[in-house]
Amino acid sequence: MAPQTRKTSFPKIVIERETESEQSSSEEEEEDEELDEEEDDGVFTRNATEEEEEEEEEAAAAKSVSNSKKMKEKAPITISLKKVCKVCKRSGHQAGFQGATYIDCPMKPCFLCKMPGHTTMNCPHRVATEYGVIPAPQRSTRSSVDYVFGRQQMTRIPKIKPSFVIPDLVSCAVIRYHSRRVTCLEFHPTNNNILLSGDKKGQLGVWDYVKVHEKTVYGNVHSCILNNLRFSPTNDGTVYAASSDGTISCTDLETGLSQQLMDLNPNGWQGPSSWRMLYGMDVNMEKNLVLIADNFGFLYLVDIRTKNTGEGILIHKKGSKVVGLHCNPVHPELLLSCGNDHFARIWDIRQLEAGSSLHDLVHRRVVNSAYFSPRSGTKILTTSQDNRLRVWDSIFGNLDSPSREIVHSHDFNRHLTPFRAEWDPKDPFESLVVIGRYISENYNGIALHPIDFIDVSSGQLVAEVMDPNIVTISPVNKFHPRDDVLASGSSRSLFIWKPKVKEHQQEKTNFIFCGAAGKKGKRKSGEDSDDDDDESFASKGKKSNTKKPTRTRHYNLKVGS
DNA sequence: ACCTAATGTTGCC
DNA sequence: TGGCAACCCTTAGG
Repeated sequence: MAPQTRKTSFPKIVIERETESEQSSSEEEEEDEELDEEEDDGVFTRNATEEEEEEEEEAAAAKSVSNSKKMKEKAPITISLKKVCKVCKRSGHQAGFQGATYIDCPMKPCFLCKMPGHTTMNCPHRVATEYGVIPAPQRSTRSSVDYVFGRQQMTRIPKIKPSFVIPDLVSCAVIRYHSRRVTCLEFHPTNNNILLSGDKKGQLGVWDYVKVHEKTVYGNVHSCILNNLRFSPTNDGTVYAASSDGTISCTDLETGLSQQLMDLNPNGWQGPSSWRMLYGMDVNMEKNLVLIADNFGFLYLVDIRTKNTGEGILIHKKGSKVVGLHCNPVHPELLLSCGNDHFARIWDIRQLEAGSSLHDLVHRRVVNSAYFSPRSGTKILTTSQDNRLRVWDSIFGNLDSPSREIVHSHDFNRHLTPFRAEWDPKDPFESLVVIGRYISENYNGIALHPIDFIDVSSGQLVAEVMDPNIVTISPVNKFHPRDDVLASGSSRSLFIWKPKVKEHQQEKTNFIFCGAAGKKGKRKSGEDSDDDDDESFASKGKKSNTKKPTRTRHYNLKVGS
């Protein structure tokens, strides 16, 4: 497949000048600059040093100011855009896609590991996610039961790979009923085929992904972004949702009837400095509490039965957003919080007050999520905007520094829901984690953003899931609590990935994926034309059967190659 | 195939 | 603390 450049030509542009306008927009200024440069375009063949180029640009910019005054009355003009790197705005190189391969700007630090001196193209962390990671010692913090279980498994399988982690075939169901990007996902605690989803608009989706067309969207629960979903520990027919509208809702999944458990903005909009938004949320079954945190650094404990809300407790930097809360699954008194003050913190909820955290886990950037491990509750996994996953192997051990840091591409982007690495609750070793990948990979000529399965005890990329039809980034992912199923939220769509029944044994080094999950065809513009947007499991996908033969692609695992 | 709107948050000064 | 610029791999729709 011949590589193609996205921009094949740099067009001549005609600018109609506003004769009266005093102000010059930034675009115009840039164009002025380009205009000046055009003059020496023909002789711009020497190898200018960096500084020379900078001087030249400054001079051009200075000239452009006077020119824009002089030429205010002139109209229209024709200019040509010279090839300039869109990242650093310098000439001589270009960043961007060439075909399905993204070329980094060489003037910037590596987009993956953030270190200077190389680009993602030759970043060692891109070659192998385990680069620089010292694997956990085998003794680790496993209980004796897990150890025995592990030994049994070890005789058969050399590595920690639950059966579906490297599926021979994966089928996918896709649905799109959200009108804005998906922000959170939650599997039903008892009903195996129900997936809940929240979106940026505040809508709550309920989807039975086996009966693909059974779906409901509750649009009147919240008025803006739904940040977290959690089932009631006592009634699995009701779900709590935390929203940036400042309320916690308690919704009956059957009826869609919703009650308010809390409202932090009872007096309505009084300006942005007082409007409170709710982010991190978790439920503590033992104490019958909903724990909720806001965008000013405060935590609230809400009694589920009495709806009694205590005083807010400052648990993160004043005025900072607390994006994640997690109650320890084994030790009910332990709470983990994280926020955009670059900290994750461990608390004892019996003695909560500002500054009384048991431990502060420092990060270099915002912490998108922090979770205790799902079975033993002794490990901690965090996702930080510095493109690193961090693992602490034991909350009872030394917490001064993480046990491992795994470089992984999950940058912040204003258009994307922040990435959160999620544990596999079924993994007895508590080492399998799923997280979507930001940077793309060229898969047979298509730029795709896979969903990564990472063994956090070694840092190894165990598997990557992608579909040639799904070209969007999948920042939201959740393992099913019991089944070999993964749910993903990608833009406004939801995906269910599950292994197909094996027809024949495949080679272990190949990850084979059966595509045809998404639709590439044109969609109707109406966002609510729902049934048309559904697609059943790939094996039933009509599109792929009628128009083209079912696409089956073989992808080599990108591990250690 | 190209263009553009929608969209906030982070980090730095 | 407030203000402000930057933000590189977005996505959908026209």
